[in-house]
Amino acid sequence: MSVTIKDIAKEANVSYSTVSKALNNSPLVKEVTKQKILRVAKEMGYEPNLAAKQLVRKKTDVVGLIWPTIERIVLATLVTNISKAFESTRYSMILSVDSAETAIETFKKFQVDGMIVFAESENMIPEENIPLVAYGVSGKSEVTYPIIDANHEQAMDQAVEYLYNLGHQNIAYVGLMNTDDALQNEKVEGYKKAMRKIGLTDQSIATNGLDWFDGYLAVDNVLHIEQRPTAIIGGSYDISSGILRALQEKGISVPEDLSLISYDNIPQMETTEIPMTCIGVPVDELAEEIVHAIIERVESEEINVVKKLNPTLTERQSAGPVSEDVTSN
Amino acid sequence: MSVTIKDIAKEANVSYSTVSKALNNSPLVKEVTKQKILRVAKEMGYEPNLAAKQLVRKKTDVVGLIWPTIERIVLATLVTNISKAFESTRYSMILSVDSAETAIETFKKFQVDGMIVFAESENMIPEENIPLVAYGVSGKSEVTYPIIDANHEQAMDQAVEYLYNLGHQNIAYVGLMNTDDALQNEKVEGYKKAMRKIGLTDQSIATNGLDWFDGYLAVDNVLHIEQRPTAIIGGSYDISSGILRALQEKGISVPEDLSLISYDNIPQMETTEIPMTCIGVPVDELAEEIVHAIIERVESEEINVVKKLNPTLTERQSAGPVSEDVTSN
DNA sequence: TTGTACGCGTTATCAA
DNA sequence: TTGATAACGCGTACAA
Repeated sequence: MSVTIKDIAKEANVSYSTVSKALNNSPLVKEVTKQKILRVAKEMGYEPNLAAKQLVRKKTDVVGLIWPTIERIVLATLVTNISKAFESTRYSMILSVDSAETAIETFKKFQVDGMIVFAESENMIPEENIPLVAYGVSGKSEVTYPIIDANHEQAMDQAVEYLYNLGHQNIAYVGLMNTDDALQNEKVEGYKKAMRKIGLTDQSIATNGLDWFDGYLAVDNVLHIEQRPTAIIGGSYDISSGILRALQEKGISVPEDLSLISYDNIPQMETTEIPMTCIGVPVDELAEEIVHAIIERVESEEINVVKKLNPTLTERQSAGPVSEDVTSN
Repeated sequence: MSVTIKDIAKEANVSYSTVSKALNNSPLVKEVTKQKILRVAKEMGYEPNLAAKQLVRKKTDVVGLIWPTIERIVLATLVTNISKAFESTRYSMILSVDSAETAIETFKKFQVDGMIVFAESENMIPEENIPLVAYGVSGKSEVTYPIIDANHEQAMDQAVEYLYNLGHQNIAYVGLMNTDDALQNEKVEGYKKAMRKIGLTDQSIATNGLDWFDGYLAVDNVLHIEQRPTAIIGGSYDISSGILRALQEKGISVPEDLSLISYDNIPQMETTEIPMTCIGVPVDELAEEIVHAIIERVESEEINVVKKLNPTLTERQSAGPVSEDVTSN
């Protein structure tokens, strides 16, 4: 059987309520005794019993994360980062890969203090009175829970401007569009708006999906645009990877012949065939914000409805100044 | 505040200990009262308090799954399936995407009854006395916990034989080899052994990694083997996807010009460019076995050390009879 | 500053 | 067949 505060009390010659106070760093116990108790506790290998604590505290210090679609790598990275971000807090995170419905079932059993959901699982049960924070859906106007979102428009603006300052005039965007995926739509719209603002013409190319292969296939279309682009903005990590691959195969040098900026800002951008310059809110930052938001929400009933995060452009090797002789092609 | 058994007791005019019995389907309570209590409980929206239960039962009915490497799609699918498999049991699963070390930390806090680990995280702390089941490492001989593994050798045997019966004599294997990844090595060895048995010559091609791109690149090497293969066995889903892509680009028809069988048996094989014939233990089956094993382990201290699962060959469209005129190339 | 005693929601043991 | 009641490990008023 594992050691309890009573065992510690006996060992330290104090009552167990004193032990409890000491363990919780209460000011109601003399420093000397506190130290002594802490030492004894460590010696005996004491581990607090969560269940007992929870029973009296009515709080678990646990938040649940629903992650029903395991596929996309960017989300995987985000989840890992969120998990890591929780480590420096008093909270633990449990992860569910089930449907929102059964996930919530589980979370209720564990009596989580709050939960994080991704945009995709909007078929969540909002009637639940569990504090909630969502990532990636700023579309709806009438929401009752905080939403963390990246400022996609600003991201596109930065990317376009960055390329423009490098001398690029023909900038294509490759990504999924015209679906009911609000996030993807925001990206294209942001791109179009940014182009319009500077006075450049829209050169967006739609993909069929979000996989690398979709990016791979789109390159042919890009190269057949009348005013051949000297730069491409890829709509996601996977898509950009596919684009990069296709360019390599066609013998088009990046960034000499053609520049590429990828959406999403994750460490993996560093390790593609050619390290990719990218735009987006850095995942670690994103994770911090999400974790912060749910804790805030749990601890103080406040609802700061929508928070738009500012993206960062991370310079690497896939984007450079436009080359003079590229039009000869 | 949520409703407790005491609330139910009051409402149903019985003592709360009777309610407890009824809720646990004890035979010590008359059927009529049981039904009544169950009805009242449902009406009041009763949800049992796990913490309280756990406090007295010394058991959580929760098992933890350590999943430190989120990337590989096959594992993602397996995790999802394991999660699903738990739904039909009395157990819940919690998932950790942290390092084995911090994952175990968390699991201890939650006081899980057992845990599942994947081969990769062999830096786990075996000194813990938490029941453990591992997936995918049958290499080591002296283990103290159950191991679930696929019979890789038999899988390769089946694949080779299947192709051989289709008339193929030159069968290449494309996969990672000569690393310290025991699982990958077992696959190649299985292939070689199977080829030797039938009297065919080894045509294995090593990749640099396990990504689709590694498979993609390997195809060139395959096509330059002296006795040009009429069939390829891809070492994993990702690798095979890359192979398939490369073949398409080169205008090589599958399966008319060249047959392809992929290792791993997951539903996604159905939705590749050309539905892939594959070999391996079906994930759902694998998941069931793993879940069964850990529960067994938790409930009856027994340790049935290693369990090798038999693979299944699932026929789809990527493999067919050898064509006569292929040697003309 | 420390100790006593009660309660959190359940299960389990014993009496009734 | 049912009902009291004692744990389970901990936090916390309240008393000392």
